[in-house]
Amino acid sequence: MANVLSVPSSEIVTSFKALSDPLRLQVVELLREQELCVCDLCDRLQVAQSKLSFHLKTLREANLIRSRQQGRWIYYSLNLPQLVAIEQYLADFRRFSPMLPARACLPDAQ
Amino acid sequence: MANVLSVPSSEIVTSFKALSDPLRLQVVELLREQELCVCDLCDRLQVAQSKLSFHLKTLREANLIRSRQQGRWIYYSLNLPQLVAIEQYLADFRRFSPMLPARACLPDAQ
DNA sequence: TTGACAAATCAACTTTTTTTGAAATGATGA
DNA sequence: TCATCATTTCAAAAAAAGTTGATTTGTCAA
Repeated sequence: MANVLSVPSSEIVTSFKALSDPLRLQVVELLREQELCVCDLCDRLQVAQSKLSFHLKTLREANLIRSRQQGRWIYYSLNLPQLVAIEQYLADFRRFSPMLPARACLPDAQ
Repeated sequence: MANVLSVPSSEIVTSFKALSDPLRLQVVELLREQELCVCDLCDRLQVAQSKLSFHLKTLREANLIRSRQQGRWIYYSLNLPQLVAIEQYLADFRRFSPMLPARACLPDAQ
């Protein structure tokens, strides 16, 4: 056997990784309501600013959030298209998974 | 401000974490086609068996795959309902994100 | 200019996750 | 029972991710 595999898109993996932390998921849930600046997020999440900055960077690099500067503040917002992309990735499993009967794994079968 | 937040369900976080590794995502994609035993997965992914075992455990604990024993072999298959659960979690973002105008973050506003 | 403020960056450190090879477990068939 | 095979478990090492407090960058208003 040992046939070549499609390696999953690293963009998908990166997004899953970004979403796999409770604090980052809280950020995403807060941004779902509205665009917020870092000071707001710090305040609501009760977390040190450099720590938040680290996690915001992770989310931004995964393309899940966007930032824009206005004066001294930097506002973050959800990047919905990327969330939709992951949703679609998962939806394809539901839609196109045949669920065949078990593969026979006997030494002589094959 | 600093109001109390809903902490994201740890089941969701655990699932995202389980999906955030390229090898584990490859496993999931292979199982999408059909139930497979560990030796098959080892062969197709060209990966050491104890390493695969570690990742299978991660996926199983996240409830994303299931195992059943048949003779000497252990067959793994997708647990589609959990994938659907994550898909739904993401779908809610698309459906219920109001995308209000920016929060004004001036010292005097509020 | 200067001082104050928002946010990012950095380096040192801690914690968590992953990898590796060896040993243990458990089912099977001789 | 015994040897074999499939798989898991384990402990040690390596790698990656997260935390912390201090420093830097950049904007604004006085």
